Amino acid sequence: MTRILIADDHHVVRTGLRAVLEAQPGLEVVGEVGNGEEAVEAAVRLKPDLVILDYAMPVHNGVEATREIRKQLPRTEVLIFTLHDSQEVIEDVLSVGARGYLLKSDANDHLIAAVRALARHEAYISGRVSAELLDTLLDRRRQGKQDPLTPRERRVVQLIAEGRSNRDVCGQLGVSLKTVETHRAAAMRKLGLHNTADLVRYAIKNRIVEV
Amino acid sequence: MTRILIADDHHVVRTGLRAVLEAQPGLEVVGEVGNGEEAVEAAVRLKPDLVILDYAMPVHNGVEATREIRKQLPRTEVLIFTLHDSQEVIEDVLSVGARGYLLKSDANDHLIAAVRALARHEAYISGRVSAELLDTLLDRRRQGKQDPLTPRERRVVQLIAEGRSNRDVCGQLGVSLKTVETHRAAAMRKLGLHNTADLVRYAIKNRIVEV
DNA sequence: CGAATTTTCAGGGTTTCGCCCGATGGTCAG
DNA sequence: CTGACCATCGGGCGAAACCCTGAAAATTCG
Repeated sequence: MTRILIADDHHVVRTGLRAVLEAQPGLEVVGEVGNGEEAVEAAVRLKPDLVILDYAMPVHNGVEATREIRKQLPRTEVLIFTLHDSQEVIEDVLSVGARGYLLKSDANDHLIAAVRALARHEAYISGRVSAELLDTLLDRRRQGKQDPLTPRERRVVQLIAEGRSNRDVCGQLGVSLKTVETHRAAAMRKLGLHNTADLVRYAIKNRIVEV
Repeated sequence: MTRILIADDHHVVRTGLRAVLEAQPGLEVVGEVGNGEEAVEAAVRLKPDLVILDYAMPVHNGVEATREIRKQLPRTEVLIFTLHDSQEVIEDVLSVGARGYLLKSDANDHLIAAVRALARHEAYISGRVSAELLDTLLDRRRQGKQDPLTPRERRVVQLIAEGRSNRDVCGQLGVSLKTVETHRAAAMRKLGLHNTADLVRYAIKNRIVEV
């Protein structure tokens, strides 16, 4: 029996996932949550075999939740469930320990296959990137050359681009105002940007936030 | 018995909607389609009482599908089901004949209420806009229809979103700094925005600037 | 382990933003 | 003519953004 935790901020999506999964023998949905923070908490408590995580969630996003879950529960697999087909997103989530990546538009055909693969601890990638390229991607990421922002900087940029002030962000992330300023300044220096407007355009261009 | 047609490009969402709706007495899902063109075709064929349309669909989007369905089937109500809470989207879809607007994040609490209201041919709006403002919105659209910014304000917003500071803009336009600040403030007040990041996202969303 | 990177935080400064208040002309419709 | 918008400008003020320097934990990785 494969025990599954579902994390998605839209109730209707959770209902749909649950309906599809529970129609399958050997699969059991043990919990449903609506954001990344709850996902981590529920995962630790329920110790599921598999967590299905929406990439774009409030409070904690999919990447942060993945990192935390994989850290605390190495035997629990993570399947990222997302709207957008982006190579950067794939590299992002794979690098923090997810082994599954499923587009919402592919859910119909590939959800069960993805879940079965993850249950066997095999990678499953839908979208533009095939599983064959997985190692290449990860190799390239290890060597360097990827996007210049550290995860923390990227997270700060995301929140800024969503319209939060530095003060909001420091509350959200639980760090001091000075730390947020440092990350923001580091990101802008690396990217050669000098104001909020440029930073927001960068974030949109690189799909760190939606428009 | 209220007969319902579901149109959403994500199978999992359709499944979730169907599960929620069919748990209710008096509601029947008579069809599921995955894009706007199929929605029009299926609506004409099935003549449902209500069509639930995803706003963002391939082939035909929600607005086009709504226009066509309302034209061919005046007694069929349309409920727009969308991810984003945007006043412009609301005005858009209401102006082509939809009488329901439901955020996906509100689906859990309000889906049934929305469907029941539409079945009685009453408007139902979730999100930032209350039903009380509905007439005002539609009135304003009938009269003027265009975006709320004056040409000068729009020009200032464009330059800001391109990354210029107020000081840069005043040099560019040959007016005083105070004038630029006034236009910027007026634009933000009209749009209900409170910082640069929100202004830039607005400008991109409304194609005032490119990303 | 040890080096490199990341993350955290601070002081102290200038500039810009965001938001009040007010005002003067110009244009255009009723 | 008389409001209505619109574009132009100003004073003032607190908050936020921006920029520099420095530095100590924590993490990662060879």
